[in-house]
Amino acid sequence: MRKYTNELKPNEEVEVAGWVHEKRIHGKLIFLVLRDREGFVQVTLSKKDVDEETFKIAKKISKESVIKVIGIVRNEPKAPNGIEIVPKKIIVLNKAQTPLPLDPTEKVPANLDTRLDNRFMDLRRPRISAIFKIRSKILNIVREFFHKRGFIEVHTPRIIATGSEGGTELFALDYFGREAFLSQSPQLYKQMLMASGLDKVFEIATYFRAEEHNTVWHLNEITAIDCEVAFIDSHEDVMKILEELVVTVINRLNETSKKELSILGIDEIYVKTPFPRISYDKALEILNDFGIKLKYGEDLTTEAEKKLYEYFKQEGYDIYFIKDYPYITRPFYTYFEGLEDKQPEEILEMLKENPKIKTRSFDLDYKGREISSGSQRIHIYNALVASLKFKGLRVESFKYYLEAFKYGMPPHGGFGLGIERFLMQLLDLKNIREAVLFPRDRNRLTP
RNA sequence: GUCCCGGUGGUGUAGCCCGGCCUAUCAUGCGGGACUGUCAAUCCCGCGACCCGGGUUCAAAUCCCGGCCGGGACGCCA
Repeated sequence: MRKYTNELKPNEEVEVAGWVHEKRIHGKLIFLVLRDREGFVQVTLSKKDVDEETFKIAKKISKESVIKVIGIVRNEPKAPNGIEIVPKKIIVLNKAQTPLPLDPTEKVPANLDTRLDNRFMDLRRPRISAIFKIRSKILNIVREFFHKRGFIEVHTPRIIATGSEGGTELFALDYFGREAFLSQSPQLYKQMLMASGLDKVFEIATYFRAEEHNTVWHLNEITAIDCEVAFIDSHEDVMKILEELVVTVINRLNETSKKELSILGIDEIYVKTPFPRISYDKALEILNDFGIKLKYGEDLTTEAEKKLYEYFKQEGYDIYFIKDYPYITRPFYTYFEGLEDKQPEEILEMLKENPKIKTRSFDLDYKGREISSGSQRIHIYNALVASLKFKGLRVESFKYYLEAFKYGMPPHGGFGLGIERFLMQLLDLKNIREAVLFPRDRNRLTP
């Protein structure tokens, strides 16, 4: 049976397989460093204790070729991990061409673009694969978290007829002669499920955004963790779940991903709880003290978000909530105060009079960048219709969605958390593309 | 989408401002050779590059224009 390099014990005969990471030839002595998913092991060939054929294979083999080694593990203080393999047989499973498109040993750095063009090889670097091992672990922790709390995992459609918030940022496609779009959020569907009695749902899925942004912080294909809960009292209930989720992920990573974190130079991910919660109004005050003047009703700028992080950092916080945003900065489905028991015209009138009315909404910022946003949603049909109208959206396009609000929709709310953004802030990655195996951005469609 | 910066061997770079001595630097890599304890092995020999198109000039890697591609900032968002 094949073993990984971290499972080897002295004095046993083993079979290991992997890539030739390094080759050092000293005349009658050759060292091969074999790399597999879990680490490295040195294969030592002394001309006097291996047969000529094996020695010749080792001497000829090109770097990054795939080999299988059968041999005896022995203790050797002079070997990198204190052990080495003396091979009985080396089988070349597939040899690698030369030269290599980049250097997996990281002696010579490579630009991100070169790395992404040759992502399969970039991922051979332990530092890079560690990111994706952590990503996988996060998804596992998240699923466990939600299941433990009675959430049901769902999948909503990727192909949709209308956008959830407008039309501009959608990728259009041809659906048997009809226009359709790729989903940019599960928003409308997860809300409809609140009328289904499933009660608490979550979804981990990929979404598509056709924005032509070009930053280290945006992708055109993203993966998000979404949740929606019925029978909440306010957005505070949702914030509580989100906070618990984030804290659970961080704590469990610290426990279970020590090896990967240390490869990335992280001793322990730090999180101070409880997460502070400040209102939009309070954020504006703080920013004013920092000399950043924002108009009431304006969303926080990048500069403002950075300053706010400086403020919280002084208090020792990396993660914090900003809540109760004014209505005009938020999507149409966001709950605002005073919307109950009114006719659509009355509500529309109310919004027109005060478009900066407080909503039950929040963003979660991590090290100065937004990783999640959520809210209590409007569950009252009349208010939803008024809100759509106020935002200039066509009520008919939302017919199928609005139906769900007519026959018993409980109060509800939820959030969306961007996995790539979370991972990026968690691991201090400089570019969000580092957090995706094969990123899709404005110019990149391959590999 | 707007603005700023960039594109040199397989990879990462020096040279560009101030055009000529660039037959282009250094490292790594690759090919060959020497070497029995390396761990970025060492030593010797060799290989390999100026993004594309146009212009200026006696002369362009170097200056100008356009394109494509890349890096970053902003807007917007997860």
